[in-house]
Amino acid sequence: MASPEKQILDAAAALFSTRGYAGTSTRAIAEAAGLRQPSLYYHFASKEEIFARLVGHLWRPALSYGEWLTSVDAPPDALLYALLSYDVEALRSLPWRIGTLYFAPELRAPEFAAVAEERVRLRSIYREFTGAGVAAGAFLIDDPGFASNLLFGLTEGIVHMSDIDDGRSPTEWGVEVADYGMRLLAAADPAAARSAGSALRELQRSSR
Amino acid sequence: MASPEKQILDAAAALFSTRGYAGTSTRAIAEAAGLRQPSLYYHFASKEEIFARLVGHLWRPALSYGEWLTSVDAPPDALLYALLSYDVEALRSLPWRIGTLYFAPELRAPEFAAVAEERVRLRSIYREFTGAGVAAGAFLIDDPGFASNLLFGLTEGIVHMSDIDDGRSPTEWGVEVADYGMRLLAAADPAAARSAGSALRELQRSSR
DNA sequence: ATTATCTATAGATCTATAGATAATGC
DNA sequence: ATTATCTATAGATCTATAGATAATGC
Repeated sequence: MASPEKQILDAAAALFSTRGYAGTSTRAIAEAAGLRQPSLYYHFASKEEIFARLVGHLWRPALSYGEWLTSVDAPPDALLYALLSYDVEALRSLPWRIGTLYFAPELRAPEFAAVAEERVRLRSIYREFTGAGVAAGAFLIDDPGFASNLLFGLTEGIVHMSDIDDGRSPTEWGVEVADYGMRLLAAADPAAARSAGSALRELQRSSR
Repeated sequence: MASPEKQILDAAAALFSTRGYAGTSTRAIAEAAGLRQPSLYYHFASKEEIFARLVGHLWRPALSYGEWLTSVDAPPDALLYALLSYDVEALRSLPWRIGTLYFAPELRAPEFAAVAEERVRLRSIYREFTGAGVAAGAFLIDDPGFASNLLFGLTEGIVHMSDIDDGRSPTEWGVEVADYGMRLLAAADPAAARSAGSALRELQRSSR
């Protein structure tokens, strides 16, 4: 039997991601968690705190990984491949349809400025790797800013495909989307990006 | 001076797309439109009717264009190029950040099944053109289903870039994104897709 | 008479707090 | 004594309706 906190967060994740934050009442959360509405407040100070627990670190894993990559000495196409595949794998691994909360209007409120800031930092790492790849001749496009926005949008769009279950594992989704990402950027040597990028993923896995 | 209906819809579009449907009160809409809350009900039967007016035909223009394209005799890469560029141009032309309502949880409610259905039909046209292109050797990828989902996600993701104003016009966005789409699909002859696709756009423009 | 607004308010929520109650652990 | 729940409810919304009022057009 899961702890009440866990059951509440689980119920809230399911409800927030299908009905939205404002469209979900604390009563609905409580009942889905098997409690009466006021009992929530023994575990959480407010409805917003429940939301914050769910979305407060949405971008954290990908951002941490991206920041680690910036310190790694490897070709930019490999770095971008690793980041893309990690990010997509993480998105496909989220419970419920929690990823759709990435786009909840409440996330743009000042209270969640720190979360939005992490998203911006992650996007800037996409931008950095794309720019470095273009400079190094690894990506044969001419507008790294525009292209990295598209790539970032492609990645975030994955959360809207949580209804698609084609049998691929999250890891396979990561590799597949990263391959398409290399095409989008007109990678000069996609096979090299893939093998070096996958090696980077393994490197970090074993160094933990 | 705009009509009250127009002012209400304008205010609602701005509010719904920044705060969400459930997060926007009829009072807030009315005050932004320069009326008292109950006066809304002289013009609209309910809050939901206001929402329906805004989102009821979100996918209609792109779907109509896509359906027209299916009857046109042209290479599949050109058809897909035309659809992509049209769709992106339309998204970049939406007022406010109204495109973010594409992802409003309320749109998944049974009342809006018809709207969701139009989205599914549009996605299936993307799928059809992608599959035909692969069969014809115009796209050098091997999983048209997966690729067309990514492509569709890329297009819809454009609505989350409405804060980006790089000086490009909606038409330029359309062309640019369609070019990247051809890369994503590993188009065998992107220049041909572009010129034939752009010609298709012109064809329809003049035939109206 | 019709049109378009207004004030007042009904009735249904919603979040959060107060304080009672039962079970557990010293 | 502490922990974790409950019932009851305060107080603030929210949507929608009732019915008054002023302006416009026959």
